[in-house]
Amino acid sequence: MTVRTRFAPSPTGYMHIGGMRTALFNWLFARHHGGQFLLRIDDTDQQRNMEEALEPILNAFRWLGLNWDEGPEVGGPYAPYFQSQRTASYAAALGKLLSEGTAYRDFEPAEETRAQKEAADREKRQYVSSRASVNLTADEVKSKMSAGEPFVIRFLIPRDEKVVISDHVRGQVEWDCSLMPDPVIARNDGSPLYNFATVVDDAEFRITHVIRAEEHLSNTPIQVLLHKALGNRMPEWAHIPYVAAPGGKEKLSKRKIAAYRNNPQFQKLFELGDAVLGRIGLDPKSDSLSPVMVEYYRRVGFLPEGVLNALARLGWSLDDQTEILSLAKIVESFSLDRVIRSPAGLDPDKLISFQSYWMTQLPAADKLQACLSFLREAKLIDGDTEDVRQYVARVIELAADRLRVFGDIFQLDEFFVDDSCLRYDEKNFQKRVVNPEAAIDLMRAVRKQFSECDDFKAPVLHDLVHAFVTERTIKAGELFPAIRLCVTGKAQGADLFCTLEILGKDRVLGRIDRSLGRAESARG
RNA sequence: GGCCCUAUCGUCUAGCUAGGUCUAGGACAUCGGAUUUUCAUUCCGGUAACGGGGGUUCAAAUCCCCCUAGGGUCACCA
Repeated sequence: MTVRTRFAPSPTGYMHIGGMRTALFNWLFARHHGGQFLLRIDDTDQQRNMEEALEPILNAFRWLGLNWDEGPEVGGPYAPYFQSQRTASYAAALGKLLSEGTAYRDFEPAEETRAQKEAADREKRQYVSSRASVNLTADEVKSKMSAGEPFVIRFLIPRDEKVVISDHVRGQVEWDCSLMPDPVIARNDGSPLYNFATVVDDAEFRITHVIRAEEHLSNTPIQVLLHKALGNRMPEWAHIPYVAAPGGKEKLSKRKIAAYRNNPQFQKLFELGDAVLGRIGLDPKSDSLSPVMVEYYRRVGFLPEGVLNALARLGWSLDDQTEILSLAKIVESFSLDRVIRSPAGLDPDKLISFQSYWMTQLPAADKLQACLSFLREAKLIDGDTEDVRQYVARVIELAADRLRVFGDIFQLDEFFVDDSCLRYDEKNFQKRVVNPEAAIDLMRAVRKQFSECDDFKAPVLHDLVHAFVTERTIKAGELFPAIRLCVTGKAQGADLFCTLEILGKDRVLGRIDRSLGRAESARG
């Protein structure tokens, strides 16, 4: 029997990074076993704009390269894959349960049910359903229905049973049914609720392994019972730990972003966004895009390889050594029994470290392509001429491993802004250009040498500046930072002479002039 | 609170199923040192963990029990 797994997102308008990890494990398990991975849209409770809410989720899968064999857009033998379009299946299953007496129409008013629950809580006893409606005769049910009395459909829990599952991650887990209230499986209008729709669909889609986050563990006994009542073939279960917030054990949640900003472990991720998102016209402080979402990583300039590697290593490991894994390698070696049982906090440091590694592995041409689109989006370049491409390629080469994510290209904005728009690190400009007595005269002398240099190349400039330093018997430390500050506005950066070469003589001279002007007026 | 789950360096984890070779391994982070005109990289080195208490055993991170702590879930959401 071929393995079939599924991921069943509800269309919420964004893809949660933890959900992505769950989806990844499903995808990996299916691919490892040569089976199928499908996407089902759990939209039983959605009134919102479907397309708008689904697209970001599909995009996340596409970006990471996790294809689905059946589901939205690709269809499949068990179509449709939207729960909102599968009402006939639910109606049929409902009819079966009702006629066999394993489900019943519950006419008890909601307030009454709630009151019973509260009373049970108060008296510290376990609440179970009153089942007042179970004893209604067929005629009574009929007359109540025709009188328009509201009801819900509940599944009749077999109270004398125990449910035992053998979970691929957790081993044997069991529940005592006598403690379980009868769950509502459908509303008045016949629309199904999660636990019921999931069971019907998992069976119809021939899902063999239900791999989902641990928070669903408590839903499992109900689903097992439902499968049994429906006469389904039981899927196997694997409850993987959820993804926790960095450094903690609490479930990563979109609603807690404000608090995460103050989480020191989370800081690095927010810093990336703060540095990058504003450049491409997105509000870095807006909660509509945060490190909880897959989209965030794409926009900041992560590589699918980096994110995938980090996600795969969250709660799963190959052995005691291997950290760097390509998707192909993960597919090859993935297994459920190497999934850890306790929740794993997202590890920003490690994520960035994986990302940096995969960035170094990326072919120059791909790096260029991506940086071009980031720069264009930030309006730091326009056009796509060969000149622009070559120029950007040189900057990327210079940046070398400073480029961890594509957004880091913005840290080298001195290569792209107009001389007049160059921004200065004021504190260091003061310290190295304005304050030192000799700095301005030194810079003037260097400027003169630069202007007389006909071969404005890094090695030439290197020799030139070193000769200058030796001749004047000054320390490199007196001059180098001043040159850098004057030309780039920054206190540190990539190789100084290559920087000068790429900028070119004209811009270098122009920027020195401008900087010297600033320095003089600062001295008063 | 009920039910359920979990517990190894700061973090992600290996080791636990078949107890000894674990004076507990790796990675990230961190701290030193070397390289570098700065930053980054790279290379060396260091600090750092079996939650507690009982058992079982010649021997326990590994098996059993209790405690403690953390977490998930308790919807006519998914």
